Amino acid sequence: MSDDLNHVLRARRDKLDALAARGIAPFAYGFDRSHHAAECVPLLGDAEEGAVVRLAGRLVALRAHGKTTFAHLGDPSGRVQLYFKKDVLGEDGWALCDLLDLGDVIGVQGPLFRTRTGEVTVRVEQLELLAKSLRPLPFGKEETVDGKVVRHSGFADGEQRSRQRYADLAVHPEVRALFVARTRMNTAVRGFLDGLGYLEVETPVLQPLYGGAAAKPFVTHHNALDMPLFLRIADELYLKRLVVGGFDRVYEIGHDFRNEGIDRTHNPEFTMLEFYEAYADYTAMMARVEALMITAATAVRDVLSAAGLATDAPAFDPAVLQGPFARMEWLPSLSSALHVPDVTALSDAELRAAAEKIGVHGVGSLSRPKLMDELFQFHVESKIDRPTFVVDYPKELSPLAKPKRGNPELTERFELFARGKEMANAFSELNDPIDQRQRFEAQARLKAAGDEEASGVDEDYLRAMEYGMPPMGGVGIGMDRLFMYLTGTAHIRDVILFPTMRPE
RNA sequence: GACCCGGUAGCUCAGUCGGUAGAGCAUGCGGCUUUUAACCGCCAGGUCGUGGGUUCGAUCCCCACCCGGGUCACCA
Repeated sequence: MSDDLNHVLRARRDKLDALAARGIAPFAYGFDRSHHAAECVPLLGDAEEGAVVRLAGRLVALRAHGKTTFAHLGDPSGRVQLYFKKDVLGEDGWALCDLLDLGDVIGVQGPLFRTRTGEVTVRVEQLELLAKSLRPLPFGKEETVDGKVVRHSGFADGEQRSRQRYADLAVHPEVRALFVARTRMNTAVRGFLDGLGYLEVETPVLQPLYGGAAAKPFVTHHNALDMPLFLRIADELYLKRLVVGGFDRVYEIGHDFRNEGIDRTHNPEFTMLEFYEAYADYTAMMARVEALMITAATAVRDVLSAAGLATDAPAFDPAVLQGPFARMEWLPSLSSALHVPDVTALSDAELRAAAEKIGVHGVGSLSRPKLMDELFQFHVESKIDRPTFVVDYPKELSPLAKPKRGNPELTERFELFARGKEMANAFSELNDPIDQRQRFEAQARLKAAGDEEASGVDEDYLRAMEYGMPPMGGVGIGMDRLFMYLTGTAHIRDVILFPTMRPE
């Protein structure tokens, strides 16, 4: 295997030697471009011969014909055909052309013209090698059938595509477009929040206490302070401290870290958006979420449409995202799914039996709210397809949310579900430090009893709240999952440039 | 963690009902001055995931392990 690879690599190294013998530097310092590939077609227009252009990019197709060679040059804008002819290039230029490989980065200069088959092409008069490719990229062959690009024998191994994202991107323009769409989505969301007067901030990734969610943390150690530090599992508690400080509307987009399993919807580090707005309650935040979803979908659709990647994903169907989204109350929807008048009237034994029936383990050690949550996830959440707000969760499941007006056993909390997955989680944020301390202490008891995901008491956060925390609404949105939903992507690793993987 | 599927040439895959393997593309050489999955000819390239077992003989059968994918479980 390695022998053969060496054989392939050897051939490219030999070309380096041949280039050196001709005094050609294989790795350049720069190149002045006049245009991008996609500009060539409009630039030539209906003419047969056109202006001289200077383009740079990667050789993505190469067809040698003796004393002429056809190739395609790819750059971020697209691709354009190149025509090399010995007579035009001269002895030295042709010698270099002869040593080109698929994957080389080159710069060319020459006039545009139209070939016999009508394709807009650069007649290369000057050729510069900008970076010799010493390792073959796994290009597939492409043909166009009925206007659609069909790729043969390409780079298909999902694991290798994730590991070598640089190669995946280099040979798959549609993957580049997908990640451009992801960045545009973030940009659009920032614009949306900025436009509402939100301030983007940066809070600590390394935290002496972790909180704001239920998850196992990554633990590290600071040498100089000789103390443990945790990678954050959520931004929540720091952002709300800032609202105490007088920043009425704040948000952060950053990575959270959870030391749990990896599967198609979980990566140990993932991108979280959290935003907090003083004097708003959770109903106001629902409207924010609806508008944000439309903003994000529009940005994604614009990029993918321009790249010719129109799909049937939600981003392309405004009707799916047209608000207001459906509302569903937690307790009544669970009662309805279980075909009982009132789930809270069921005995502990009946709840445990129902949970056991759907395969929940260790039902004996779970509290009533936890049992109901299991039932809810199985019977309700997983069946929600169109975007739907589930509202008013039990208090025990929501230690940072305010009690619901009129029913203190519930909290003013909503989660947004779509296609069976959680997209957002939000509350009317608890701002009563006395109540918050009791909730923390209840969590601490769970933690002491062995619940690894329960939080402890965060005294500094309580101190901040005691200074007076304005009422506020807060929302957390998993950006990876939002983007997966909008693009119809099945695996989180396909929306993360460098997903966490076992070392090779 | 359980179960199912897979790991063969650089890439995409086929195959051997057990006798140490093939194709296309890519690479190398030769030919070709408007091609586009270019084409034509030739050459080379693999200890068939790892370790053990059965066997005269294993890439194929058995066991274990490693890696990947899927389903389920877990995951406020």
